[in-house]
Amino acid sequence: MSDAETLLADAPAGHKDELRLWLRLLTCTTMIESEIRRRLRAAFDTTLPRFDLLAQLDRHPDGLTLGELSRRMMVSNGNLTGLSARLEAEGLVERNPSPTDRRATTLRLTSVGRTVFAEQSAAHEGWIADLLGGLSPGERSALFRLLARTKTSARNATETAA
Amino acid sequence: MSDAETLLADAPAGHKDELRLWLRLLTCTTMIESEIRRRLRAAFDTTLPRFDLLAQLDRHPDGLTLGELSRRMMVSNGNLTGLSARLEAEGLVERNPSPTDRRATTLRLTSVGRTVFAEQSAAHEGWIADLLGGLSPGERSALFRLLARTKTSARNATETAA
DNA sequence: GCCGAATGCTTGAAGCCTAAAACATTATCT
DNA sequence: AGATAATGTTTTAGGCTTCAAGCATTCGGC
Repeated sequence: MSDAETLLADAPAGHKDELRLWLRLLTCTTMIESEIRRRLRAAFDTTLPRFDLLAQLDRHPDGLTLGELSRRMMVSNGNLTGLSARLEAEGLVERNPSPTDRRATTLRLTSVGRTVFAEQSAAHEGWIADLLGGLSPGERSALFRLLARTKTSARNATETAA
Repeated sequence: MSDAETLLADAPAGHKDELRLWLRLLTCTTMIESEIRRRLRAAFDTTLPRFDLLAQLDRHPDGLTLGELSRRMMVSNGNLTGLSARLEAEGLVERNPSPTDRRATTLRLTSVGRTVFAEQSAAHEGWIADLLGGLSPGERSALFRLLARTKTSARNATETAA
């Protein structure tokens, strides 16, 4: 029996379950994420990637290099070139050559950037509380634990495959 | 007390919890989604939006209009113009004027599209089973239920706000 | 000290995505 | 029937995203 035949024979039985779970997970995240994007645009005329970058820098007052940001934000390197250029043009972020490595550029919040982010961050936290407010504390902690398990499962699967 | 002051006074206490939950949800979904995108590219040289559009059409053999697709896929209308044009150029999809509404265009799979999607779909199902395979059946069904609750919570929050 | 490998970043091409404006057609209300 | 509103699609401008190619610098081994 060929590999393709094996796949087709085995698949219908056990895998629909996981697929439904994945689709639901994706729908949930997409719904919340779209709403957050919409509110960020409406309230602050900004975007989620901009907000995420500011959030990282806010947590690291000494600055981060583009490479460090790229890894933390799980986006490609080239992506950050444009994103940081836009934020610099808006005056929220400043770019300086790394003192220890002449290849690297460090990014940090300007004082304007810090102020702007503080407002956005407070609103964001409220929005999330609003969107997830329909869950009881017990449900939230159960979900939190199950997602930790999910993360582990996914990480193991991607690593053994690679 | 002003609204802003109320927000700031209440926020630090109760909302960190929901924020951590949201970040974990987002991380999980992003990890799995990136891996699926990577595998779709490696195995079939295609993308997730293309795959999603084919999946919708596969479920509706009589075809769907761009507007229906837009709603089901939760993406903007204008987005589908380009996406469907690319899939048509690749010969996977055919566009026909709606017989009942001269404004509308219906999309359906070509026979090539149906064959291509069947392969991709089988592989996709296996990948998801792989990525979520670390969860027990009990964990999966508990997660499934909690995500339903999450979806309801988010939907209520977006509707009452709008 | 020198050379090749690894690392940090930028650029370019292509695709995905949105919001808003424009256009065509259909539905509704008198 | 005629005006108005609603719906279906496309276009436009701008931003986000990736991959791959290229350049600059640093690191490791010799």
